[in-house]
Amino acid sequence: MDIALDRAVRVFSERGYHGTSITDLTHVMNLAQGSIYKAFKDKQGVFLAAFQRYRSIRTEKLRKAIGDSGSGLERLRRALGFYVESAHGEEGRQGCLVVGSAAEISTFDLEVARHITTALERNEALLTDLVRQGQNDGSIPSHVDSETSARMMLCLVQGMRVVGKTGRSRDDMQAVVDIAIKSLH
Amino acid sequence: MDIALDRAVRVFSERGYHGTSITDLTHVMNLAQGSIYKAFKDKQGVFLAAFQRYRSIRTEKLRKAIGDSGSGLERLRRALGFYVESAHGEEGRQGCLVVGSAAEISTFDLEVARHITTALERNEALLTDLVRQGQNDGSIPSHVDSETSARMMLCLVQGMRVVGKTGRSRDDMQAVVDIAIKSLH
DNA sequence: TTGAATCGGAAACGATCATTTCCTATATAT
DNA sequence: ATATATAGGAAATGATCGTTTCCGATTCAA
Repeated sequence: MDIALDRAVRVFSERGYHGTSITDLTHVMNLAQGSIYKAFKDKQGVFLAAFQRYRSIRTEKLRKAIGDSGSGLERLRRALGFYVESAHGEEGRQGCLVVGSAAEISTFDLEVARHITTALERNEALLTDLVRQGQNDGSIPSHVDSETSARMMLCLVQGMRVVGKTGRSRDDMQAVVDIAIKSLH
Repeated sequence: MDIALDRAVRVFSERGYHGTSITDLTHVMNLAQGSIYKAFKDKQGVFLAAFQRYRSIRTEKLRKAIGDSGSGLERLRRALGFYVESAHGEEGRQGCLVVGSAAEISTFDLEVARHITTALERNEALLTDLVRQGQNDGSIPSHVDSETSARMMLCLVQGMRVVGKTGRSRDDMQAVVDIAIKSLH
């Protein structure tokens, strides 16, 4: 079932919620319509399950990319590098499910909207933590406003996912991130 | 007709292309379905007309915000300030038609996709010009990579429009932009 | 005055949508 | 061996979609 959900993640990321039909989902998930409704209740149920799965996989991968070693600045750099990897090539064009969902947020009910908002807030909180860790270990100056810097990084990586939809190179994205890191000095 | 198109821009920005039906368009544009089809050929025609109008209005407003006076850095600052104004409050939640369209880009034909890609490229070119003007008049150091900095600003402002959909304050957004400006030193 | 052209829009059309119903096959329990 | 439960999915359903057709009102020209 996880494989089916992963494919649902992919098609929702590519096409958005409204641009994806149940027929599209049956094709990518290799399930009939009746089976989808038995497993997920309705289309929004599939979407929410895909969204949660996307969130948990991405968080796990991000934590692995950040690692345990190194200074806060190095770990922030690795976090941003993780986003660079996602923002170019095939994965870049596929897009980010959170960004795509935020673009359509006004069409969802409050429950779904809250999931989307929470996802962004959690990303921001994680980035804030990294900046603070850097300030604690001296790799990031303490005069830096950790919340604003984290918010800047959040906007930047979300924007990289938008621009990545139209095709950009890995080097271009990495250079962008390098400048952003410099702003912390 | 321009008023009708402005309203089409708004509903497409809020809901995306696929989240907006012809019935939605008839309501906001105060035109019957038959009239819409006489004026625009089809739904995609309405969308493209709205997209062009959005682009031309935004470019005009941005140029006015940038102005003619001041250093390149000041004009870049005003450009980013323009985006700050768009990224919070009611307009922030409405979203950006270019960002929303980029999120759904895989569902469009090549003609529409090219319009979207071109819009991002033109934004980037404008920002690159501003950075270069700053380097020419000495307000931005010449060691700064103008293309990468501009690309960073592009990603940042697109990301601000994504995050702005979930509601952010003007001050928060302004602070983000202030840090980005600092990265040019 | 009359007929034709134009305009705006109501209604219809065929297709696709999300969802439900019902059928067949398989597995399990007695 | 038989009956019941479960699983997967084909087909149907009612609603909505994007688009087309056609109608009535108004305007204009002869």
